[in-house]
Amino acid sequence: MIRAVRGTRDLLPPSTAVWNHVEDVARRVFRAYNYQEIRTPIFEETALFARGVGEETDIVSKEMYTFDDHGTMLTLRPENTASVMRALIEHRLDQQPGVQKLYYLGPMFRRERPQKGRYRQFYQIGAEAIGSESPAVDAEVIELVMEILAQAGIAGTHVLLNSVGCPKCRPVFTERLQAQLAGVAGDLCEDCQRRAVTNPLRVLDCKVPACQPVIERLPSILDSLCEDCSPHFAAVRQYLEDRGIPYEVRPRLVRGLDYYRRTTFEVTHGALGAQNSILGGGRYDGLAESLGARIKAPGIGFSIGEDRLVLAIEETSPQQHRHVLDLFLAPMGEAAQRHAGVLARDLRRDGWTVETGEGKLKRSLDLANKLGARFTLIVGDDEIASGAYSLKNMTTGEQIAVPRGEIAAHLK
RNA sequence: GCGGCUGUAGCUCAGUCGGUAGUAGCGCCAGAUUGUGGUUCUGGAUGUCGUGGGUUCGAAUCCCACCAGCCGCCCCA
Repeated sequence: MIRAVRGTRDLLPPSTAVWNHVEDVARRVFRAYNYQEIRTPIFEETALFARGVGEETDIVSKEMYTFDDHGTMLTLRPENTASVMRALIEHRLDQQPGVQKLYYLGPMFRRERPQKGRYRQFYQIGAEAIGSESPAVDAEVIELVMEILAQAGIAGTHVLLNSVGCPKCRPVFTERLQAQLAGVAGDLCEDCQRRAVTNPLRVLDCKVPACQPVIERLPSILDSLCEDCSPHFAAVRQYLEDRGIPYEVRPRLVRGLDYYRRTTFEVTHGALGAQNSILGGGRYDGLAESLGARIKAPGIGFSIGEDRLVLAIEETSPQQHRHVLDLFLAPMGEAAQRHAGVLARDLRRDGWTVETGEGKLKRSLDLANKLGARFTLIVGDDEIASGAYSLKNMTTGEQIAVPRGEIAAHLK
């Protein structure tokens, strides 16, 4: 038999109800913050991600689904920020009034080793606010994403905040760090000895216990921020405190994408094991430029790992988002069947979730019970003749005679 | 990409020393009950033992490879 390919999966009910819940909440919150939806293509020219995300990143160097389309290299999107920026530039949305506040949701693709909460086709809910460098926007974006998490019904999340500086101050810091690491290389784990050369910032985030004493003595990037980045970060923190949003400054938080500048953040959740990061985001003031555009388009955004969010919700509040069946119609006989069909249509038009059965009454009630119907309406010769149906409350077992016009009122 | 663990019914799992698949639990279907579900009782269906190869008289069981899932690493949502 053909099975779903590695790292992809079918999302089935009842889990899809949780997915819908999360997406409904997100759309509602986005609307409140004046964000509008953008839909970009699932695949783009490979060059977009190479330039946007960064040639040397893991994503681009080894995790992309790339194919040759009659001479043009195309790639299934591994993330969406580069695409959104491309669209903004292409359609000159920067000329529109105000900050462009765009949200998206949909599948992304990365060819990584699958694990729980990590899939090759995974889903992200994200947003980008483009057109302002103001730290107030950073704070609003973080507030927005926390609002989505809160309304989605997840507790126990943790905001980690950092600033990774800008092209003015980061290289200075990296150099300092690298110099210092060279002196203590012998005390570091094998991975860190490699990172000290290839990705010195990453050493700061190493979890190996033996490295900790060394790491503690390494400089913090926050002490090296320039005269622009430093007050920006201070302002973001101030705004978050004004709003009562708890956060933890993590000078060692490293982001894997090249386009990040200044503010970076991450939200983690305990129930997720090794893949404990539920969303990540940050500012990317130089992205438009690295895509070759001459326009100025400073921005900040985030993306939620929807698979992980759904997983966390399912593990912390199971059974909260079950599908509801309001009414099961149990017709008895041919005439009743026709009668029930029309009745079902009318009730469905009124917004009720209705299912119809057939065959023996016992079978219908049994099925109604298994489907979790709140009520069952028995439609038989007696009922058609008298004009009053037997409405059975499936929880209490109570059964009453109800005329057609009053059925809906009893379902409330 | 690297390391480890696992793979038997729809699901959870048992299967001893290698002897030809389980009165297992849940679920599903039917009957007890021709207009009353849930409880109970009775009966029934469902298997490429992940896939392929090897060893053996004989493999779910031992060996190899592959596939998939999980855990960890790398990295990240």
